Amino acid sequence: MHDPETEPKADGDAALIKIGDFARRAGTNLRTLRYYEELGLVLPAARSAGGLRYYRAAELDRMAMIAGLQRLGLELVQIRGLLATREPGASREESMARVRHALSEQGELIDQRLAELTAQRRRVDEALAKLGECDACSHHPAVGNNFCHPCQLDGRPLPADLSALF
Amino acid sequence: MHDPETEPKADGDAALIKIGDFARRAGTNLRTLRYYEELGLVLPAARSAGGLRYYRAAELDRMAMIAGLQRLGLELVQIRGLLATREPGASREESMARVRHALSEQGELIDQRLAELTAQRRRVDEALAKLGECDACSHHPAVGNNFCHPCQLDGRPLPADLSALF
DNA sequence: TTGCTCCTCACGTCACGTGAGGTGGC
DNA sequence: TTGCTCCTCACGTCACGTGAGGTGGC
Repeated sequence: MHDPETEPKADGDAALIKIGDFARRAGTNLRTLRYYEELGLVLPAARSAGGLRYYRAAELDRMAMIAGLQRLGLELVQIRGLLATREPGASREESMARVRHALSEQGELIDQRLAELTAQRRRVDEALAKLGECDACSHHPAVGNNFCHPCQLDGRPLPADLSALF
Repeated sequence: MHDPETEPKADGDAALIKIGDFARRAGTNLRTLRYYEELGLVLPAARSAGGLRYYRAAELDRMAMIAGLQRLGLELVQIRGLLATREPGASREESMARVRHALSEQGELIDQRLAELTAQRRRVDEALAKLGECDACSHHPAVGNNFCHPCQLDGRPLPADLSALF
């Protein structure tokens, strides 16, 4: 019935792991974890008498969420706000609502970024297609011919992105 | 025949603009432009006798490309490499090949990021769906019940992302 | 001359990177 | 005891932010 992986230890916590192991499993390093502790973003569950940090393995999910939100452009202090621990006096309903709010906010951020990236991807493809047409031409886009704007071949200009590369 | 917008000035350049105008149109600020100049990433086409920077409007495309590559996680020095000005002795074919290479590299970066974000979006949706099921339950996910892992309602655990929010 | 923009230092910040020098614990 | 991991300062870095104090140009 009991999974040894989640076997509680001492005061009901799941197994605690040291900072090096935690860092490796979170795909980060010691400095980052100490900085997150300084910010109050990810705290070790305990410290040994000698000062060693001991982390809950469950906090690895928190680390993954932080990394995801960071890639979306959020600052660590903002992330700390989104992942705020439950308010002391909050009801179950309030807590659930806060979590739901944080998740839908993250969903919206992802959607925005997806839209940006999709447009960017399309522009790159258009630029590559236009570059293919240039194979049939002998001009070299440069400042001198205003980056082939307009194109001597079909009158249509090079995409703006392309002129940035010359 | 001549478009006044692209009318050459003095030595064949299109109209030059001052740093403030350039910054506003590029969606950035003076400090960033001076820093890019220091790195050799974006150079003013000319300087006035008094020291004022004058930029080519065409460089706005370069600014847009830099911003796009930066959001993809590239450092400014890497971006400088991708956007390297043509080598002095390069043939038309070599230049074109370099541009094509830079663009396809950017395309691959975008595709990678799109895949990451799509997976992230799916996980957020799954978490929200699971949170909906929690409405029929009275438990509060917390350390005490190991973040409802396993869930008392259907045996399936909360998604990992969710436990990070408690 | 006034107002606005621009200039060059130069120090601050965010999220860490990178040693220096010392200690913990199997 | 040895080896590896961990500890706390503390300074460095990247990409700017933010004044201070002064000048350009319509």
